[in-house]
Amino acid sequence: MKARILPHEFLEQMSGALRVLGHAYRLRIVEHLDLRGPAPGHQLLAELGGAQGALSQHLARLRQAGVIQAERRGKEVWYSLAAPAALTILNCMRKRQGEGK
Amino acid sequence: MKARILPHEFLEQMSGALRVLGHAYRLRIVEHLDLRGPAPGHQLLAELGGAQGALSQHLARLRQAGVIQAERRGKEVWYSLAAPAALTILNCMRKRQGEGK
DNA sequence: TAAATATATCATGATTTGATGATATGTCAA
DNA sequence: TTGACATATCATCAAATCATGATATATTTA
Repeated sequence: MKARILPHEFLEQMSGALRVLGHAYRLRIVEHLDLRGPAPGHQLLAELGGAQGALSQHLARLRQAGVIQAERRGKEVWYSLAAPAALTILNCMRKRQGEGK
Repeated sequence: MKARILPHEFLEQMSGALRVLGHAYRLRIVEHLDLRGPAPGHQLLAELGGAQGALSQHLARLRQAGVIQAERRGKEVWYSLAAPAALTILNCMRKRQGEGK
């Protein structure tokens, strides 16, 4: 595959997505959804800790960036991964971590 | 490969690196160094445009994050990619772009 | 040494981000 | 309808980021 220069608009989108992932707590959310599958907000809160309002805002940013999906079920809202690209990045990190880099 | 929960300190490092890549101009720098190989600052400036001071500061951030290397040769400073992880992310984006996602 | 080129740094202000605590909204069950 | 639970939003403030223009440093050449 020959790499061509990425279009400006696309680069803007992607840099936005990377910036959203550039936060330890949000990365932790993505990791959790990947390892344990979809989960409601209160479960994420119980496992990851922190303030409820903060979690909600982080989830909102991930949703706006298209990294996760949200679906209300009764009084819960279930979150799940929506962007394969985010997973690719996460797995890239896992590999580096495994190599001790 | 079984994915284990990433250590906190590592997650902090990685989120920092992602945040550094989360800027269109800096992504453009990384892309340029990948496509055309190492280059001195003034060449990057000529091709990418913008203010010289801004370029210098973006290069500094990329260097601090370990994404690029710098080496002085005479009055020039040559920059080159230093982080395979950054390339993996870039290639991941190229693939998505190619798929029109 | 002086000028020219290449790069780095600094000061400033505007904008964004992040954390916190409080409050509002939505949903279900008693 | 009231209360409990789950989630979202708001207000505020501190800190980080970003763009800009000016200035400083380093290196080579005249």
